Amino acid sequence: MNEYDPKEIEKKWQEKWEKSGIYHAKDKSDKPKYYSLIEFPYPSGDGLHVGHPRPYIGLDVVSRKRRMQGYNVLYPIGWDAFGLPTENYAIKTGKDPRVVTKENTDTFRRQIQSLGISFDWSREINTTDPKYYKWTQWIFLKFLEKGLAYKAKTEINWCPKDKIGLANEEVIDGRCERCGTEVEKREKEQWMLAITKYADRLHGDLDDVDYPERVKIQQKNWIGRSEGAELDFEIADSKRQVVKVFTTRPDTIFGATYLVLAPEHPEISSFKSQISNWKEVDEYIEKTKKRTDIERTADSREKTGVRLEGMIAINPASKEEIPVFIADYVLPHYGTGAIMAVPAHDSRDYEFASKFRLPIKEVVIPERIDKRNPPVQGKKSVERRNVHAIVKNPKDGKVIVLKWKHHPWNTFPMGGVDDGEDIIDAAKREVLEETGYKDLANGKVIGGQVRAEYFAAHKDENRVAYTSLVSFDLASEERDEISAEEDNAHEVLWMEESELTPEFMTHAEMDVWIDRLTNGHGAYTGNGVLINSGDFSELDSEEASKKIAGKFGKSVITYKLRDWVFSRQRYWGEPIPVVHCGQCGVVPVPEQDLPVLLPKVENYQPTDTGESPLANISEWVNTRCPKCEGDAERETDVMPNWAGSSWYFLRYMDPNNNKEFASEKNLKYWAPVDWYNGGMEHTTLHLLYSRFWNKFLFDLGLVPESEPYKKRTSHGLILAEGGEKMSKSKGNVVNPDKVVEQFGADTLRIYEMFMGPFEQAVAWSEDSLVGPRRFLEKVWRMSEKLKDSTDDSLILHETIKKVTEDVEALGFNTAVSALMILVNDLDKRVEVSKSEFETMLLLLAPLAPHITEELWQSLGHKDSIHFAKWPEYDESKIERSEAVVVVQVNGKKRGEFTAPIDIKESEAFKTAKSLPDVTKWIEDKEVKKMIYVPGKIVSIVV
RNA sequence: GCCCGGGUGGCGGAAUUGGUAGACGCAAGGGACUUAAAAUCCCUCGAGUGCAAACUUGUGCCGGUUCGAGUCCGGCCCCGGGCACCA
Repeated sequence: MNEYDPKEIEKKWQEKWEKSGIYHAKDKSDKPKYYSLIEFPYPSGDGLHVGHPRPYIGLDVVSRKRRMQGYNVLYPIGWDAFGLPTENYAIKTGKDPRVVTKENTDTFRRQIQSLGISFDWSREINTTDPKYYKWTQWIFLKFLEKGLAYKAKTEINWCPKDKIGLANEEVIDGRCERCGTEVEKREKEQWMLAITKYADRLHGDLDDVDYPERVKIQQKNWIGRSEGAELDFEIADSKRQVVKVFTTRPDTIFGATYLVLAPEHPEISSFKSQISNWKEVDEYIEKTKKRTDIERTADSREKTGVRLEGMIAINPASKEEIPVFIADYVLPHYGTGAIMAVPAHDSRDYEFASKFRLPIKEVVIPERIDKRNPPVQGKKSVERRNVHAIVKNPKDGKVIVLKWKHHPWNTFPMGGVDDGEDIIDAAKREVLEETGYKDLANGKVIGGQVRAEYFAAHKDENRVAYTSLVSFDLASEERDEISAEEDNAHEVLWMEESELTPEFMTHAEMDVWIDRLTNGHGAYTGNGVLINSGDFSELDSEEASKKIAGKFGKSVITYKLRDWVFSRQRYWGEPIPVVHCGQCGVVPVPEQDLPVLLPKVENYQPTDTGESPLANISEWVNTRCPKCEGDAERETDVMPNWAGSSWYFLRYMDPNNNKEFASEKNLKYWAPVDWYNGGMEHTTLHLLYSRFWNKFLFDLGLVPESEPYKKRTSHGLILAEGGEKMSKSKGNVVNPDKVVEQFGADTLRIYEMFMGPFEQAVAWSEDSLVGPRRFLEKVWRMSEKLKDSTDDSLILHETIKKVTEDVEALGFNTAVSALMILVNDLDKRVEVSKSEFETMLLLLAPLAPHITEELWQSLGHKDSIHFAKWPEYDESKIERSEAVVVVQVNGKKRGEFTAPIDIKESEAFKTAKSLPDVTKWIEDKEVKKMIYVPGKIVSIVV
């Protein structure tokens, strides 16, 4: 036999497969369908690098396995070819983007085809093909028709370098995702898509799909659903005008000591007449408008704002008159653009209130029930204000603890606070009475109160205590005599602060104290029990929230998600198919006139006014209104590059249809995508957008499934050798052509699957490529020592099981490992049974399609291995009759023995104890306990 | 700051209803074959002690639960990703 020469066989099979079209999916079949999908690439001018094929190979393995398991598989590919890099290249070189795109896709196609991926090339699509974007435009018109596409003057993120409006998703750390330039704000008329109308379903339906948990979490965070309430605050002297605020914590309403409106709040001007410092207010509003988002968040620690003098709101719950502010920490787009500020229970409001010296009113406090001294039933219950004093000696950092003599308690100096008494004075008094120390300095209340229930044994009563913590520094060690009674009750200890744990200290509040002492004690933002809240006092947060929301407003749900800015002032995108008519306004281009073709231009440079280069082509812009036949102008904005990718998975189902975007029949057959693999970076962009488009089309009855993708997985990036991202600028890109040339496509495929867990980023390693190559050579050579036999072995069945299961769970690396183990085992034999060898080839076929096809057909098979039946394992052959049982003494391995799998426990113990290596550890000791885990371990405790 | 991942030999990584840590591969060292080299095959390969049998130690750090912890619990540290004044 010849040497293994991948160059010769790989090309040969690739051509044969494509010529016979064996990977072309059938639109009609008796077989069950399976639709596997990878994210179609953007064909950049740099060509493919070794990171691109990782997901293609992964799902190729799955797709090939499915075909062998009897499925009619659709595994398509195409090009997401609209977009900025090509356009920027066109600007620089003056080359037509159509030509550039053609060149790039040709390169990508050639490269991908050299890897033997079983894509159905007959369904190849390209988003820049008018036959494709005709339908992208058509879907846009549907959005328009249903009122979900609308034009709005909005503040947009503007990239001054690319001269383009950016969606929120394209702004990374306040910078343009593509070029890194700081993003500015600009007002512009933009086409918008009302994705927020679908926010609830995009959020809720995630429960029904098989996505990785982290993807679901990320999407949910992005959508940012939160349940809360809109509460009405009346404005004094304003003819019953109200300001609506949004809050997730209606339970804190009694603590709302002021209101804050976003500077952009539309109603501010309607109060202009009653605001006495309007000039100052207006200046602040203007200043905010000019600030970019980065500026607004960069100095986010320092709160700014202006009081609206003369404007007074009424807290509907407490009836108190409270001031109103504008401040840029309140965002216009979220909730109602106005908040009730509760400084005691919101850290931002707390900061603002501290700076502007506004009242801080505590209305929710944590609650603890003392587990060690729980309230005793039947005893009387006394409610009181308590104070705990933490007295520190600055000299050594030690703190006073009282050790009680007649109870098992360790407490701080503590006691009740009399009505009207200052907390700090009360604490001082208690410290003096209980310890005699009288020279206390820097008295400070640490945070708010805690409600604690406990049994006070020394007074034989249950107590509900509202406790505050006060800290002091000991100014001098001067000390008075203490009463005999106090002296008899407890001992005074000085202890290290680190010793004051919740376990040691008796106070049920101790964990709260520790948290406040270590993490600061600004606002208490947790839930708890209400105080100072009129009829709602004593209720817990949850119940109070419902009741308060009902009484002073209504429950509402809000989202962080915002509508999608759908206009780009660019050239290389789908023209938005509408015209502007002086008579009729915005008029959609009639369906029969689609597609609106992208005209050729002289100059691809966007105009300085920020309009699309299309605006300069008057013969294209000037047109007739489809409605009134009068003069009209074409829309010159184009769609963002996520438009084409929002529905491409549907087009694959019927790629050549020129009557519909896809026929109902084909959609019904193929939808949904069974398995969609893509990058984590598309979680909040493409994945969300395409779910949105699909749901929209579903609502129109145009697609049969409300969720486009049944199952989603994500691949990890392939990094350069040093662990850095591969990029042209760093010069560390590895081109797959070189690898295929040197090692062959099968080796590249095996290596990419073997190099690490599929979902994790892994660094490329040139050295490691030889491992997979040696493995394939071993397989190749093995075909020379076959014997005609149908023997099979335990390890073969184990491998079938392992590979079958691992591929489903993305465990490609362990599947390859299992095959290597099998091949090593077979290789050691003098002769290999032909049937075992063939089974091994079948298991390897999805991973290394060329070499397996070559060997398979050289064994006399006429049909392709890739449609041969996937092997099944025999459970009975995997069951081992014997097991190696490990013996542990006190948890350490001391020996092992082989025994029948069903050995009795008593037998196992006997054998274990008789092993010489075990005996010596137990002979002079008493065996306290023996544990037998069947077939695995005997554990002896001495 | 918050939300997700992750931390295991020289390297990539195996190992989860808690049960022999380091599978498989790379690199390294030794040997066989060869005039020689490549290729191939065999052996060694976490650290430490020991002639050996064997023993000690070891999965980011500290503590806990358990006969037994990479795996579970509590408290940290570090790295990667996402969000970020979202009320």
